[in-house]
Amino acid sequence: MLDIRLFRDQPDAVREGLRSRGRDSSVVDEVIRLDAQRRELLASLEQLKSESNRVSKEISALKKAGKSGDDQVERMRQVRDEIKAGDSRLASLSAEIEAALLRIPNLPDPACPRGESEADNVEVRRWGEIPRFDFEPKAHWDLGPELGVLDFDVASKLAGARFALFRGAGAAMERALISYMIHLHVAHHGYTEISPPFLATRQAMQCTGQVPAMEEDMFRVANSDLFLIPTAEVPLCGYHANEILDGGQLPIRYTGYTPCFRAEAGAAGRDTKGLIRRHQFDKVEMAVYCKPEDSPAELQRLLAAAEDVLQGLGLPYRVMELCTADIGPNAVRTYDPEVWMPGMGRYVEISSCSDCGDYQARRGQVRFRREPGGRPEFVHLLNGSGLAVGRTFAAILENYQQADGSVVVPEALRPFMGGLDRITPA
RNA sequence: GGAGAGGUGGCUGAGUUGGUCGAAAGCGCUCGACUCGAAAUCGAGUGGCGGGGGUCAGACCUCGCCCGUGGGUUCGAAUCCCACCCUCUCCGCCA
Repeated sequence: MLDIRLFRDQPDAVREGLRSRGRDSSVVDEVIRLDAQRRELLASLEQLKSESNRVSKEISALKKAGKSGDDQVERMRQVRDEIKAGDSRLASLSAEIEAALLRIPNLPDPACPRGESEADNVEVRRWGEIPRFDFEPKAHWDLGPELGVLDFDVASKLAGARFALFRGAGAAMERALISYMIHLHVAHHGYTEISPPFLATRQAMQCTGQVPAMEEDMFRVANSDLFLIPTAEVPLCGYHANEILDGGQLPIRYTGYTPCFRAEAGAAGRDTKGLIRRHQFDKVEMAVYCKPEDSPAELQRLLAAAEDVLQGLGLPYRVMELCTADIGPNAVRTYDPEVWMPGMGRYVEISSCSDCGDYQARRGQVRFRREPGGRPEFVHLLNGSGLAVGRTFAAILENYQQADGSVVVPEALRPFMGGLDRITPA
């Protein structure tokens, strides 16, 4: 969330930030109004509490001296009731402010391209040769079942719509992709591998922003208060919640594989075929904790790690920088690598790398000290997919398909698949 | 799931006949003295959050809150009561 001080000191900057996202900025006035009320109430309450503390000591002294102190006790009864009433008003005011702040998105970085919609995203670069076929390339949702490596029918029998089942060499390749990606991040990019819980508390979900704003898109475990994580960002960024780190530890870079669960509540009818949009998919995620001044460079580093996976697999892609209207609520700046899908005939988002500034760190209270004994500051948090495994799987099928219906296994993946170099129809 | 023990400041750890306890002591850390330098020793300092004042910004001053979390009792709670969470040990169950 945003620092409440921003609303006091630079309300116009907040309004401008919200407008650049195409959001209504009237909440700003609401927050300012509530905050002023809260502070006024707080001041009078603290005065009461101060009196209460003072009189309490008087009573203590009187009792010790063997005197009654009945007048003071009577006065304290009144003060206590006033304090109780004030405290509960304060609590509800604070809750109101908190609720508002939790739903207000981050302010885009000045460097983030200004835009009205997805159409205003900016292409940063392209990499790789788009493969040319002397036959009509198929989409992965045809190729996969024909090869016997994907089965959507069985998946829907087992779990309903929007699930996938990987089979044989398909299952092996999915597993190999996870290993390959993690290996790359750990061995070449300085990440520490984490294998976290796949369920998370409301608190943890709130830290990274999935709750409350996107709660209807989350799966909830019926007999507990836990959520199925929609991304490993939740555990990786929640890892250091409520901690004060030593500046010397930074940057901290984590990577981890988890399945991701999303209700896709607002996506009815979209991407219904194939592996593009499922209720459950695998993803290797990266998260970085760093000092505020380092986050722009760390974002480039994060993006480079994601691109390295695509390059290692020989998949052609382009990098888009999202405009103010399209970046996620947490982000100040975002790059989306998009992979070319020959069968689908378009680029498809396969990663999203964001600098979230101190927005999530404030929600989760993740801080650090530059010097021992120094003032705690909020870290900057970044996260990015490296990569979405299901979509990578789809991209391999589509890019590496052959005229005979087989699919060549990218060389980099073969060591992770027992040397298998080609998937042929069973 | 059952039984028991416990959750105090960066760490260890005192503190339950409720009252100058935000909290002893030790360690760690910072600064200073001693030293050529270091160790040892000695001295001083050393939590977080929020409000107000102050400042260009700090420093600083002041008030309040925080002893797992949330309630309750009381003039007053780290200390008493209730609920919940977490950790440890044993038993049960189980991949």
